[in-house]
Amino acid sequence: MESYNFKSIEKKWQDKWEEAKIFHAENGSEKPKYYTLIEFPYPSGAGLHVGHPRSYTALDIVARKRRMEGYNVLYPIGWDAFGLPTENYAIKNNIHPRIVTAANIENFTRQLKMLGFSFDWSREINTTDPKYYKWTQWIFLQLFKKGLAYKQEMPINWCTGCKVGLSNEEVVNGVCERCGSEVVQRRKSQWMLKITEYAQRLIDDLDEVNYLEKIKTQQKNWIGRSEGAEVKFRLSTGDEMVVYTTRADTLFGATYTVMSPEHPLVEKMKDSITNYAEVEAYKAEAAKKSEFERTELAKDKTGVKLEGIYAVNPANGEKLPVFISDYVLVTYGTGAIMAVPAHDSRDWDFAKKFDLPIIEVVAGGEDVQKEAYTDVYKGKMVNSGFLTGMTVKEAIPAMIDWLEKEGLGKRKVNFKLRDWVFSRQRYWGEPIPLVHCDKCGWVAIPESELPLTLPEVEHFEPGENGESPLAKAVDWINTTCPHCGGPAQRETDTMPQWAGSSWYFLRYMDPHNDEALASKEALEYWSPIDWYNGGMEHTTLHLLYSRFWHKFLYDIGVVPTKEPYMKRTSHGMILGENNEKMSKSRGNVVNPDEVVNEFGADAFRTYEMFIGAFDQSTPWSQQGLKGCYKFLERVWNLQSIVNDNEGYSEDLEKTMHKTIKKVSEDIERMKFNTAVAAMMSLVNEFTRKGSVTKSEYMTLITLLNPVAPHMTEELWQLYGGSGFLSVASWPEYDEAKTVDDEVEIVVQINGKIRDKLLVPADIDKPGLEEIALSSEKIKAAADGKTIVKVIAIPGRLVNVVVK
RNA sequence: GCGGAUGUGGCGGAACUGGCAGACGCGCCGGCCUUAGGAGCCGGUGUCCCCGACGUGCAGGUUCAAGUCCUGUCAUCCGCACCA
Repeated sequence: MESYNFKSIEKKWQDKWEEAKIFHAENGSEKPKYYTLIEFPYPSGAGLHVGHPRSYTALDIVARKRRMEGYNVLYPIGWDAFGLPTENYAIKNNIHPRIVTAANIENFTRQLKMLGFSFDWSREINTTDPKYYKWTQWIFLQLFKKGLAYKQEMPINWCTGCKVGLSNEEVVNGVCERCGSEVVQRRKSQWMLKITEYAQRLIDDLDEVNYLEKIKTQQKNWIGRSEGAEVKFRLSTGDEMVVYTTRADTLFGATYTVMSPEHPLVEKMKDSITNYAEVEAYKAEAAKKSEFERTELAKDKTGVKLEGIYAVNPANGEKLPVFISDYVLVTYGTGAIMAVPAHDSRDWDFAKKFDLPIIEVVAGGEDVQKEAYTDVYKGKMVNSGFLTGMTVKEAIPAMIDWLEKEGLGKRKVNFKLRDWVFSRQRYWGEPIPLVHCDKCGWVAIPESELPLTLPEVEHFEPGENGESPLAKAVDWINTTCPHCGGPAQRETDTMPQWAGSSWYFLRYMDPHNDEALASKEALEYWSPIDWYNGGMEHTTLHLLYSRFWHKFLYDIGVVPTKEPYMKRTSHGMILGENNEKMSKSRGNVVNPDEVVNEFGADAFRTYEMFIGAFDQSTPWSQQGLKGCYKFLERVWNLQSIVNDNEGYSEDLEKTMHKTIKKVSEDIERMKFNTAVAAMMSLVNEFTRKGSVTKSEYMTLITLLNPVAPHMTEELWQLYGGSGFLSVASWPEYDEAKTVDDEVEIVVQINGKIRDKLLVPADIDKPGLEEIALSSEKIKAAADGKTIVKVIAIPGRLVNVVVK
């Protein structure tokens, strides 16, 4: 027997698989289809780190198991290659991002191939390839034509030093990450996509998919549906301020009102506001903060009272002061609120700081002067006119009915979800395929002109006034209006990285199609994705954006299903050995190249799965990796005790069936760590026994194949298996042979274990009770006490309660 | 602040619908083998006052029985819309 030489084995089988094309998915095959998807990587300059392969290995195992179960499996790979880091690298080194991207992709490809994933490389896609982004642009044009894309002034982060727009990530503690200058909010006209039009459907259709419950919850909370009311407050200026509230029941408890600093009424009423200078100063301060800072720092409430103005509470005619404060966001609701400090903790904080009255209108809590009482399930209305005596649940609709009758307000459903800011003033993204004509406005370019390719430019940094680098391509910009033929200018903003990743899974179905994003037949055959795994950090934005695009494509008859993904799971992060997030700056990054060089891809894959609970984050351990290598070596060395016998030996038969069941089920439940543990236990059994039949060994090899495909493929060949193990049949088990004839049960007295007994597995309750009570140890322990009760659970335990 | 999650030996973790806490692996301890060992094999390993008792972040509660259910609390991690 030769010793385990992963280096030669792994290369050999990777070449053979590629040559035989055994992982190529076939469109329209007779076999049942199965589509497994992982989030395609962003090919960064740093290369793959050990976190990426966690998801890839997991779904590779699922894909490989499905193939062995007879499915036509699509497990594709591609590159989400537009984006900031590449662009910033390009700016710094004045090298075209296309060149950087190509080099990064080459490195990623080498690394992924080295790990033996069963991707169908013939379907590789790249979001920066014009043949690909032709269709990203095409989808945008359809959205535009349906009125789902529109232009609006939106705040952007503006670096006062570099004079460019920054992403949120580039803003650290309110200053520019690169130059340290102050960052302010500046308004800029941006393309927006109306995802809010799909808000309700994005919630409702979650009922039809099999996502992890926490993922559904995240999606729902992000969309943030709330039912409430818009209430009109008359102001002393004669203007009308509309507030949004989910607690209409507390209207009698409103003691002040607050508008966001950007609310248009503030500006409009400036002549009536006697302290307008102070108001303007506050507005300027608020403009510096991002929305995140405004809400995060809301612990310490700030604000300015609008002097000379008051609002009238429509319920009781009380005159209420009006404030502006940055804890009220112009983007949510109506940008104005009524404040009920007794029953809202943010309002309570604000009221305490500005010494405003706190009036209790829901009884049942502690003293509202000391703490806000926010429970909506208990408590009765007090001090509330016609609502007094009702429960909160009764009072909410009663108040809204009254407001509607009086013409003072109306029911309103609100969503936290906001429309999608779709413009970037950047080079490395898909050009937005629109032109602006002075006569016709924004006009779509003809579809026949797609793809609209990125123009060549000398430098990639944004312009002085924050315009896109594309603005420098003068020849490219100036064009004619497709509508009237007059002079027109192209849009110079590009699309965000989210665009290409919002539909990539469709392109895999038919990646070389020039006529459509994918053929009808391919879409019909492969849709929907059966299993999609990715990081928890993508469960709000990417998941929502791609579901939105998919629903739109469904509406215009392009895709056959309402939802793209039938099942969505997520994995935890792999941390550095020091239990911190892996990063260059922390110096705790583990490079898969080194791991594979020293221990091989199979050991790496096995450890990636054995490292811990798949859905939780867990630290890397070089020692743990070694343990997995040793396990594979033990499997290899079992060859010395394999005999020629066919079939399972009598004493191992149950163990074999149990292990097949355990491994099969654990893979489906994403319990990869316990699946590996079960195989380790089986190897321990084999070693203990000292001899293994060929069938037993072949079963182990087959079960292990999805995890450690190279080594097991080699062993399969050595023991005369036919064809590739990777497409052989998955082992079957007999349920009847997974249950023991005798089981050990525990006998407790008052919950404390006093004896363990071996009993027939099918014994009934009375029988079990009898055996337990006749045990000498139990008799002795219960001696002199009265048996109050006996609980017998067949197959588990007997608990004798004594006094 | 808002939303989602997590907390079990020295470490990673296991424990199906409440039913033997600590599977499997690492580390550690002891032994065997070896010219040698950061190799291999065998055995042991939650804690303690070791007959027995105590143990799943902390404090209560429900139950014959709680890591698992309930109430409260503390700590940590992820996301927060221009990173992907």
